[in-house]
Amino acid sequence: MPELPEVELVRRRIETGVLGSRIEEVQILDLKRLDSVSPERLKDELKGKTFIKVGRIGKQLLLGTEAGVLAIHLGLTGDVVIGTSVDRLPRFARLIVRFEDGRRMVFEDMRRFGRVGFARSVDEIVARKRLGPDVMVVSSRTFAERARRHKRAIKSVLLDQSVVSGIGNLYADEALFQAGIHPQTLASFLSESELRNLHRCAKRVMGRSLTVGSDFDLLPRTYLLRNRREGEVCPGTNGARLASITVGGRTTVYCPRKQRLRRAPR
DNA sequence: GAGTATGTTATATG
DNA sequence: GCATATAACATACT
Repeated sequence: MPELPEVELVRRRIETGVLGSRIEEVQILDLKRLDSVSPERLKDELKGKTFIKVGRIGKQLLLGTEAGVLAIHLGLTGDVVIGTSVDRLPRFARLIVRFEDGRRMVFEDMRRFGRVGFARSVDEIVARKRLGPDVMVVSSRTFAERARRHKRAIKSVLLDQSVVSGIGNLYADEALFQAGIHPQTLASFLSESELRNLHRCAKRVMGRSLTVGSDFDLLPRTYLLRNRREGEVCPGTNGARLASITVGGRTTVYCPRKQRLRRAPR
């Protein structure tokens, strides 16, 4: 499910679903999802409170109450669904927040990579997670300045949430594809304008995904995401075949013709 | 059974 | 400190 656009869609769902409802009870079905908060404290902190603001930085969901912030990270397979007590509980429900008006917010997570934490403030979460600025909010200038400091493959830098937060494996590939940059190019080899352009591509891709509800089939045919598999025909016009390599431990699909590797700084 | 998966983090190594 | 590689977490699906 979740990279920035998917998390943003969840954020909006939560915002329209539970903003302003008083919390009656919190049920923790999987203790290991909790991150630096005890079950007792989490329940105490939330009971009787109201979510008054639902924010997001990168892939981190931030549900603010009068007294603190519930931080939800969806991991690889997490989701948050809003319903009522008559609905069937999702199969992989890990945490349930019941509201006084009968509504219910359920954090579900099949593979259990997600995490739920609590802090007094958003700043505390940012510091604890070492979260860089959100990719949709940060300026291209700042993005370029932060990225260029690293002497690592640009793809690894894009995935490093402390540099800039929100980009995941799929959108990293798409942004690099659109920008025509080989994923293994060292970030420090890229020029300021190349990095700015890369940032624009990343933002455009994610914005576009948001407008189609993250349904990849509704993305333009020119997008790599439509057919992100080794051996597929490049969705550009060059007829090349897509290649697959590993960068920073992650599967990386790119077009060898459009994204050439450069071995010296520009 | 083998291989793969949208994420993060700890650990070891250079 | 920086960068890389690897494993670990856990489970479904092809």
